[in-house]
Formats: sequence, structure tokens, C-alpha cells
Amino acid sequence: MAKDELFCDCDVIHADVVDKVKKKMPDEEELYNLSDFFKVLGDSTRAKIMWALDESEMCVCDIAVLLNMTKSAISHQLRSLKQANLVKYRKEGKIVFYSLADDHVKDIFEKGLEHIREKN
Amino acid sequence: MAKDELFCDCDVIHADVVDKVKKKMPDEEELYNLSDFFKVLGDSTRAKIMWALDESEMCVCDIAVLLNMTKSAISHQLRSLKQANLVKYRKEGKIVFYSLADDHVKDIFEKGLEHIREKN
DNA sequence: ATAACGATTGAACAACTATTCAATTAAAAT
DNA sequence: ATTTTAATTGAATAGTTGTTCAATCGTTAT
Repeated sequence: MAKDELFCDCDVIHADVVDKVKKKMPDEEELYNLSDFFKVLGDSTRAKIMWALDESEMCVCDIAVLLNMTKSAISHQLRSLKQANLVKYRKEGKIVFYSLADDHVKDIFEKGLEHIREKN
Repeated sequence: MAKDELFCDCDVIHADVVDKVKKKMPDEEELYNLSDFFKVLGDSTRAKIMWALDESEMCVCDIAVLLNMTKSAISHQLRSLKQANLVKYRKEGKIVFYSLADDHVKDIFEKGLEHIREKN
């Protein structure tokens, strides 16, 4: 019995399946990073920001006006998006222009929308 | 001045851009649902479950053993996944087998992994 | 220099969420 | 019928997270 299974409160029902899947399973860290990536998109404010930046490069103030929120709130969220490499920025004087960092994101957005629009 | 802009703590810097994006912006509800969808994937336990179910249909107990967690914790998370239409299930006696509900999810997973593996 | 403004930051609070624990349901086996 | 087991459920708790508020940084204009 593997030490991984010591704390489960049930019998192994299909040990073959579990073993097979366990062998293929990617690193703990990789799935953790994956969920972290989706977590960033999993907030309506950030989703709106992403959508907006997909349409056009914008500064913090523009986004704040668009979404009717404070610059501070937007800036905090842009920080999350920046850390997740979903957006990039360029400075022009005191204005900071943000834009999407990655083409994957557009695809992911579209796939996600397809899913929720299908409405099972 | 639109009433949407009353509470912003800054001037409109690029009104043309803001207006253009505002017109294209999808319904509040749609982006809210989109972020809700990503939120479900934005937890490492659920991401692991999704990954496992992408490999093979599994019962609650199998998943609990695989992830070394209690059936209760897994069941709670499967409930979230089910509500988001990410998984479906079939009953066989007292055993409940879960599997992925949707082909989109596989694509989204792969796109997400691509992104985090690129490592900017 | 200094005032003004876009943007960022940190602390604090409120809202939300994942896991645990105990109890319960439903089906199978004795 | 009763026991066993897979699964679900609800309440509670601990941890996380989004927004607000106030202060600060950096650049531009006066």
C-alpha cells in the first residue's frame, strides 16, 4: 500500500484505473500553476479587463471609466493579470498603457464563451 | 456625461477608445458567467479532478484515493463541477461514475498548459 | 520648486470558499 | 430486516480574496 493512500476514508474500488491515471498525472506544481492561471480569469472584473484589452490597448484610467470603478481597484487587478503574464504594459510619460500579453488568452476566452453559450 | 462615469476618480483620458470598447462590450451577465466558468477551473483540487477525468471515467472513491483526500471533499468539488456542466455522471448500483461533460474543456486545459509552459 | 495628475501600494474590512466533521441517503449484501 | 458501504449534504471553521481608503511614487506642467 502506497503511503499516498493512508488517509483515504474508503477502499480502493478500481485500483487499476487509479494506478494508470496516477502514472500519467503531471507534477503537482504544474496542475497548481494551471489552476492559478484559471483563477486569474475567474473574476468578473478581471474578465472584463481582459475583454476590454482584447479590443484595444488602454490606460488604467480608461479602464476605470469603462468599468465604473476606481483606479486603485483596477490597478490591483492589473497587477494580478501582469503577474500571471496575461497582460503587458508600456509607459508613455505618466500614462501606463496595458494590452494583452498573449495570443492564447483570446483562444481560451472564445472556448470558454462557446462552452457557456452552448448551455447544456 | 453618461451616468456610468459619475463615480470614477479620474478624468477620461481617451474618450474615443472608451466609447468604442463600451459599444462592443458584451452583456454584463455574459462576462460574469464566463468568469464563473473559469473560477471553477481555478482551484487545484478541481483542476486535478478534471485532469483525472480527462484520462478516465472514475468514481468518487477512486478520485479520493488518487488525490489522497476524503470522499466528502471530492464530492463537494464534483458538485461544483457538475453545476458548471464540466462533468457528467452515471450511476451503477451505489457507485457513481464521473466523466468530462464537454470537449471544450480538453482544449481549454491544453491552451492553459501551453500558456504556463511558455513561461515568459 | 511646486502643484497636479496618473498610477501604484499596503493595510483593513467584508465577502467568499475549501475542507472537515457528523449525520443522512441509497443501494447491496448478509 | 439489518448491516455495510458509496456517496451526498449541511454546518462550521479557517483561509483566501476583492474593494476601499489613505498615503506615496513618478512624471509633467506651471
